[in-house]
Amino acid sequence: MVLSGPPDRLDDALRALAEPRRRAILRLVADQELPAGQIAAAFEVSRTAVSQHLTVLKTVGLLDERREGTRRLYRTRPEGLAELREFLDDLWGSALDTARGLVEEQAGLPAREEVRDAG
Amino acid sequence: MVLSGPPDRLDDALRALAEPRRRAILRLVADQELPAGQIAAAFEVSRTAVSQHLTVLKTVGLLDERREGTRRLYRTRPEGLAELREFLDDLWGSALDTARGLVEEQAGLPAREEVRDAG
DNA sequence: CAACTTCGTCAGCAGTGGCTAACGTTAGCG
DNA sequence: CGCTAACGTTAGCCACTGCTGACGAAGTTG
Repeated sequence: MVLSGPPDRLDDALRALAEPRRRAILRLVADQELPAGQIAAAFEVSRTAVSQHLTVLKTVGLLDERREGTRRLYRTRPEGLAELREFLDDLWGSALDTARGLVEEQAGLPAREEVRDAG
Repeated sequence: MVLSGPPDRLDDALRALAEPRRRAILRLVADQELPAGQIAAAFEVSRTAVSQHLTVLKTVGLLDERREGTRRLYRTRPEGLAELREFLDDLWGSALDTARGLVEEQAGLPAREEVRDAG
């Protein structure tokens, strides 16, 4: 299927971050703005591969590009992580509530033998 | 190449979350504990597919499984998101600092440069 | 203009991963 | 015991994607 539904920012960001090399790139240019060539030099894959990663990251809004002559300077764009944080916080909150609910339920019921991890 | 590096919790969690269906499952059982069959019924793919997703989520620590007779009850396990949050917060912080730095630089400082290798 | 630098894009290949159908496993019931 | 319910597991198919090498585009210099 080549069908691609409506553009989903969260899905895009998550898919982009699922690739270890892309996370490394994001970390690299989170502290410093760098030209594509220097970013590529930091890894052991071809410049082409890094360029494709940069394209992906830029497309999904996780990277900012600025041109200077023939060079293209990149730096990570924190706003792109907003929705992802929202998703995580939401999931986190709900899951914690559910966990609390189960604990209370367990506390009020007659002996329910079970070893639940304490994390 | 079948090279598999050391188990990386962050990578595992991120790869698991990159799949839309798995995120939907996590959301579904974030609010309430549910048996596999009921989770599968909530989607239009086969029970097999959902079962595989459940296995993945459980393996990477994002899901908690509890057996009751022939049934298996699942619920989202928020602790599994800890490292992911850490990663995001770290990246977010660094990127924001860099953004601030660039603004200051633009306000009057000469250009910056250098930086080589990266992790 | 040509030559060179910096970088993106295209084609094709190989590995990954989600999916279905068929089968195996475990628990409860009569 | 057989029978059923509720699951997980396996084999294989097919789309997706990260990779390399070749090529093209754009900007700078002489």
